[in-house]
Amino acid sequence: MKYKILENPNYEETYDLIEEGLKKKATILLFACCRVSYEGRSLSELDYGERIIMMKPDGCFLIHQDNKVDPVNWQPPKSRPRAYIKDEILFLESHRRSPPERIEVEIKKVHYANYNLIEDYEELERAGYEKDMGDMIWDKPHIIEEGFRPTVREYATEHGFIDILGKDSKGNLMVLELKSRKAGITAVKQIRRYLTDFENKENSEIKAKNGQKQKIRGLLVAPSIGDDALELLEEEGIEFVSVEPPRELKKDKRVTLDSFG
Amino acid sequence: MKYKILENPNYEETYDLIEEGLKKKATILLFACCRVSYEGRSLSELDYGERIIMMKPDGCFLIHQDNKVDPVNWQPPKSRPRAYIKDEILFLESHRRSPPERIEVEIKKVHYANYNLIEDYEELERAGYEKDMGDMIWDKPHIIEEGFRPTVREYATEHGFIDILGKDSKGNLMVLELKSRKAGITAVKQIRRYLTDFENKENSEIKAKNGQKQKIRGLLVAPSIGDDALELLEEEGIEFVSVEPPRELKKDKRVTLDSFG
DNA sequence: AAGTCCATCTCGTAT
DNA sequence: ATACGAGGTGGACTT
Repeated sequence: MKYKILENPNYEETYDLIEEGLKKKATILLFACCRVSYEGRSLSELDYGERIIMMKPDGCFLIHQDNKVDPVNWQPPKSRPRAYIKDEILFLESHRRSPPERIEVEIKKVHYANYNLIEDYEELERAGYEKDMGDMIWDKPHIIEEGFRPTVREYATEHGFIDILGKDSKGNLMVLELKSRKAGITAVKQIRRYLTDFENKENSEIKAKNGQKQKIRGLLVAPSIGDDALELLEEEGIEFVSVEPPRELKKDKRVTLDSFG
Repeated sequence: MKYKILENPNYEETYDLIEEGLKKKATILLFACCRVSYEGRSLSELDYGERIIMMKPDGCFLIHQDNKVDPVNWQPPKSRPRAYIKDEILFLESHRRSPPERIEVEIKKVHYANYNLIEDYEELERAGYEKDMGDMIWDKPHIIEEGFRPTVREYATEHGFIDILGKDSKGNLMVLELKSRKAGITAVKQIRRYLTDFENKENSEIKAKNGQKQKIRGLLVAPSIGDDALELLEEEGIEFVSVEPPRELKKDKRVTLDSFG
């Protein structure tokens, strides 16, 4: 059977449904009055109230109240779920090691319970990431400025990776730090560290070669920048270029309706 | 009616259920084959597959796949939900302004739909709160320093409540501000305000009594303190005492099962 | 397994 | 409203 639904089941019926659902690696949903204890990275108690309990086949365990996006209590994937009856009361448990964490749910009244073998073979396709910005700038460097030539991506320095390294039309070195969202003060500091790393390197290597000091330009590339960050950036002589992350999906994927008859 | 459940409803029945659920400010659950588009802070597409859709009365909109703790698509509280039918196809929508964001769900097949008026008046009780710290210090004042004697909790001043008021072994007044997490600059300013309030009071009342100026010590009690806060604290002549919040729950709270008959 | 960094982070709190 | 920081952050990716 692909699914099962029970309305107002007693604790034994609910127990059987959960056991069956777990065995079949189904996704289990309960709407029940329950009490929740959590102990692990933190410690919490939640007294009796009606909540939605979700147990996914990957081991996730979620308890949702009637507000908020986040569950009030949860366990991550690969946790071990279990149901048991003690003194005619149904308990749910989800446990994991490393770090040791345990949720215990005391079920008082189940309004409905169901499990479903979910058929879902699709993954979310997203746009607007930092990587997408990098791809876009790599492909169309004129977005930054006319004559910009990117040379290296993810260039390693002592303090981390420079997103894009390149040269401007005059041959000056350009250090680009990309942010897919509004840039903060930390982004400016990050560039400052990169520039310092580079100046040190330059002093020991590049300068030795051609005997003259090469200009290095630091660029913060983001859709926008915070006021405080802008202030620091100007102090530091770093430039800001406003670039919107690419807001388009790359693939033209099509799935026919027929595949879900 | 407090709840409603439909198995294998058609798109019109589902539409009616959702409309009714939204009107009643209920929590709506669907298990359905659907396609999801999101546009807002980012951009995403999710092709046909079976998912669990949750609409909460606070405006949250969640779409869960059969793995992960986080929903694959969602909208935050205060978003505006809507259901509509177009060309005999049911669509769900959740929209918000600022930032502009929209989810659109095309429903292909509903396996079951239900709404529930959830009764849940409990909030999660976590360990490590300020109150727990206060209890602990009240019970074991030597945690602060040898000879400390707490006298009042939640002492009202013009600018708010002083967490703990007491005296040291020499009879000096002590003003304690508790933070269960890393203390910031605001905590220092807060103590500064309390001290000012107290000095004013003292000048008008206490000093008149015994005719001599009494020393007042301000103490910030927290597991740790930020660098900027530390700097200000030293300037202000306020002291810092490192205290970890108690990581244990007090079990004095009991709710009888009868309250959810 | 442990560390690092991004996120439609969410969520609380203070301004 | 916006800004800032914490989180049982989660989740992807690297070492």
